Amino acid sequence: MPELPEVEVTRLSFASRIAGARILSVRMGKALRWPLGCAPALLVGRIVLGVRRRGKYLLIDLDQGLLMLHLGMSGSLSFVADLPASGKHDHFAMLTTQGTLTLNDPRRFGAVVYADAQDTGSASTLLGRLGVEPLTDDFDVDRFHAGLKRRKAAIKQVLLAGEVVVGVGNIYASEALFQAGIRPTVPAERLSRPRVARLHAAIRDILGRALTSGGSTLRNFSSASGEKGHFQFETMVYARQGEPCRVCARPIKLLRQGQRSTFYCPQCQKP
DNA sequence: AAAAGCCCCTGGATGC
DNA sequence: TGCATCCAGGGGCTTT
Repeated sequence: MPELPEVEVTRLSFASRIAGARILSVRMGKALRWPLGCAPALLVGRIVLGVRRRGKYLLIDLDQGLLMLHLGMSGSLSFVADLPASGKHDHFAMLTTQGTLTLNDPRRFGAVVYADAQDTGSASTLLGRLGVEPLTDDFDVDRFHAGLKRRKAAIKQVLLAGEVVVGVGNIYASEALFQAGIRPTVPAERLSRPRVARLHAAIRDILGRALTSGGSTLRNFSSASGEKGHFQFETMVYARQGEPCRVCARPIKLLRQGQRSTFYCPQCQKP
């Protein structure tokens, strides 16, 4: 579910409200992707300093150590002041002096992992291979071009892998490639610099607009304050196979790349 | 080293 | 109404 815009929307919806809170209790439900990495009781009494984002991970900084959260495919957070009843798929809940943070995740591909401050292990394992943040100045055309030059795989899959640039998932990869006029199957190394520049601009534009729209809500995504996204109504190609391209009216095509669906316009996107 | 496949899990939509 | 099949915003791990 959540790509960079959804994760960032989530962060913005509770970061300031939880900052400064003291953890009162932690409740675990069914197993997520990985074990928490410490006894839940160890977190009690710690203070939440703030919430950062790295790629699709949320990093909750504590006065001692940090929690790394991932929403997987179906996860969403809520942060409410009153004590919420536990729902069927609430697999992590953290009661604090300022509210309760709950991870609801039906498919349980998500994760909550504790890392000690000096623990270079789990943090670097999870975050170590991540590419550049697309909405920062570090993401420039030169660096992007250099990164793509080293990849022979299809550009769509290079984007999804997140080792060159992070945060671009299945929806926004298709959308950005459409906006840049690039066929998803083009080997990354073969993209000319002007095309890379167009893709660079398209990624920033799409992610920025999705952020402004509160992300995309396909099934049940909502921010930690319960707001649904509405970017799904603005997609040019995603989930529109067989429907007319909004630019040229040719039917949008669907193909599978690495067990994921890719959507593109055969007319507007050149090989 | 990089690329391609496999798998984790639940639920909703679709087809018979 | 029931059951079988396929598909879904991700990504780590194993195999080529």
